[in-house]
Amino acid sequence: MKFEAITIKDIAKALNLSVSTVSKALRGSHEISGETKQAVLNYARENNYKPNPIAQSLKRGQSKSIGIIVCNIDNNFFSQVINGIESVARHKGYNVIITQSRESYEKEVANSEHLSSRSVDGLIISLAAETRQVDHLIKLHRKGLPIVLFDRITDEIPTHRVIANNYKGAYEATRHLLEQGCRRIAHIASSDNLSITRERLEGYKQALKDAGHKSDERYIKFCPHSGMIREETQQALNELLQLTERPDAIFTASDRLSTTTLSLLRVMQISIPCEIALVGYTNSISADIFNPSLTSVVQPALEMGQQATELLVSLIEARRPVTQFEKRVLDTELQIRDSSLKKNCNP
Amino acid sequence: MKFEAITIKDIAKALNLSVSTVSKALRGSHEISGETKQAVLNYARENNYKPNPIAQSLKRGQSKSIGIIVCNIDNNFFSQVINGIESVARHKGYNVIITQSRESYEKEVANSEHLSSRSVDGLIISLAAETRQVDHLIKLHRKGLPIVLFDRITDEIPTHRVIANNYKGAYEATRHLLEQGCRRIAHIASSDNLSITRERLEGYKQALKDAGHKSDERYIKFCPHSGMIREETQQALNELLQLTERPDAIFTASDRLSTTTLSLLRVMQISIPCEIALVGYTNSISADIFNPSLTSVVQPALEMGQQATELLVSLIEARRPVTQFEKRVLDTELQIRDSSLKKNCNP
DNA sequence: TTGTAGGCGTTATCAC
DNA sequence: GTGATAACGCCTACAA
Repeated sequence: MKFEAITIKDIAKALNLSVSTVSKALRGSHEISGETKQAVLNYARENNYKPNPIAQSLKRGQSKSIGIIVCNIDNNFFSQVINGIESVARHKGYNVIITQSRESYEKEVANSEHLSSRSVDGLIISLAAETRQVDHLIKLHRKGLPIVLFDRITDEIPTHRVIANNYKGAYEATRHLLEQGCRRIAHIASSDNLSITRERLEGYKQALKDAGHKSDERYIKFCPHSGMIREETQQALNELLQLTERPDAIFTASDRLSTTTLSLLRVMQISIPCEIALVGYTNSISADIFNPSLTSVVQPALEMGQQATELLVSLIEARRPVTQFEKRVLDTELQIRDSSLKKNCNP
Repeated sequence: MKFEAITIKDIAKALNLSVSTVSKALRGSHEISGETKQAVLNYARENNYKPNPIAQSLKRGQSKSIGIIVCNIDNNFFSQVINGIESVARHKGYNVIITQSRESYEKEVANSEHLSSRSVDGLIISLAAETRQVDHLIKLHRKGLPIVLFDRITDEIPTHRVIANNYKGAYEATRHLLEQGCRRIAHIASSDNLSITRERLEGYKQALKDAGHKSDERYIKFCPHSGMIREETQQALNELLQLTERPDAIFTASDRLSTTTLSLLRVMQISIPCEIALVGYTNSISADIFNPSLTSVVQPALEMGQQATELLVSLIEARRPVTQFEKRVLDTELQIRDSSLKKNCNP
């Protein structure tokens, strides 16, 4: 099956003109007479002429498309980011190609290589949980592929970055738990090599410190696959519950981690918030109907996507090499719900 | 900024060969001597040569990419379908371009036109809630663009279709509610022009009929935007609750509709399942932690995506026009949870 | 004002 | 066994 479309050549033949005349007329050049222009334009409209984007790409050396690599679109945070990316990209005339690393380093490498090699003008990426070094991206970046990092970033690539204020988000979440009277606040985090993990961990520790507590490593657990593997979270939870001094609160540091932890606690029949209070990072649109409704650190996902795309397009369309790079840090919002409110619990 | 890559021409120059020789060597042609082949291959590997996919596309008249149009990726059903599409597409050497109609007819038309015009070899689409006629797709299809429909389909386009067994899914959901002792079962459905709406409605009605009840139009409400607009669902719910004989159960027919209804009922402090039992269509991975956990009709989203893609690729790569079209109907699964179990309620 | 020619990177055909 | 040439569709100096 072949999809047949009308070309400039067809128009030229039909109107007894040369292709270049038609091409110019189509682009509204002043060198072409009004008559000819009209004739061409009319014919083009009637026959629904659309320039072949592939030919244009080849000619111009760019594809008018941008690539995205996220760990998983089956996750409200990332799908909302993608919404933001898409809206700006489309508005600026770019197509969007979405790929998923599913937290695998190997897939991330494969995807980035596939997306580059000229088929994409730029890349927006949030690193996979497994990724510990970014040579694959550095290589592409050195060759001239514009890249913007968001969410899970690295400072090894000199380029624009867009993140939420992870430190502050975690700080506020932890402080909120402290204010609720929790004293043994555990933290279940993503893979320890991710920037978000480090930043959120720091916010958590600082909040404890500022309240006169010191953090205890036994209360901090890492999940190398960010909650994608339920058993990992299960084990982290088991270890926490076996401590002689059981935690009275848990702060989970990513979307999937939060929902999985909630699910596991319920299966174990642990009452939330009375036995253990819970605050999670999540952009789930259903956090209000969870049981209990989940106190959440919500990231401005849509805006993150929009800003990342604006920055990327500015890189792509820059006339001269860009040397000044921005790191945009957007505020999160703490939405307080039942999972952390101790007021209804008997002491 | 320009992304510089090595081309066949560069290799030819470096090795003092002609481009055609290099091209053949790269593709392992038998006409080329072992020596030359080795030299070319080595040089290519060392300099990380990658054929320019855009040039190949132009040459071959196809882009090795397929387009997707769904209403919204911020929805577990569709993101799971996309997962399925992606995995098969990638395996078969195709890229995937995802777009969202956000239930808007206009956006659907724009996206389909943009995706066609040669930049995409085929299209996988689930119709927008607003879409009442599919001339835009018929036009593209007539021109030779392979299309596969899934989920929200139409029979106006002679092509492959992949759906869940909507009739049966709705029938089972309704029968389950009847078995729980519910007698006034309301149905909140999507836009009335969608195939899924009609099919699920029929399953619902038939289940009532088979149980000796007749369906009552007052208990059936449509939401033209499939739950994307909360107020629409709110109004449907208000109307149901104002009936002299209030429903004792609700069956919601789509993902967003289900979560929104659950959320609204909770805000209104209506106890589920005792005052009103609830069964929803949803592929949310969090249905088990909803409050109450939600009895759900779950669709085999991943498989739907995979099968749709296999069918699409078969159309794209068909040597001769295809005239026999399949309609694949996959079974759903009813996952029973608290939102519909009356056994714990006092009569 | 319009047309010619060359090139973007690749590949297929045909000649040497 | 290797190379020259043309073509995919579009664009743009440059020529007429």
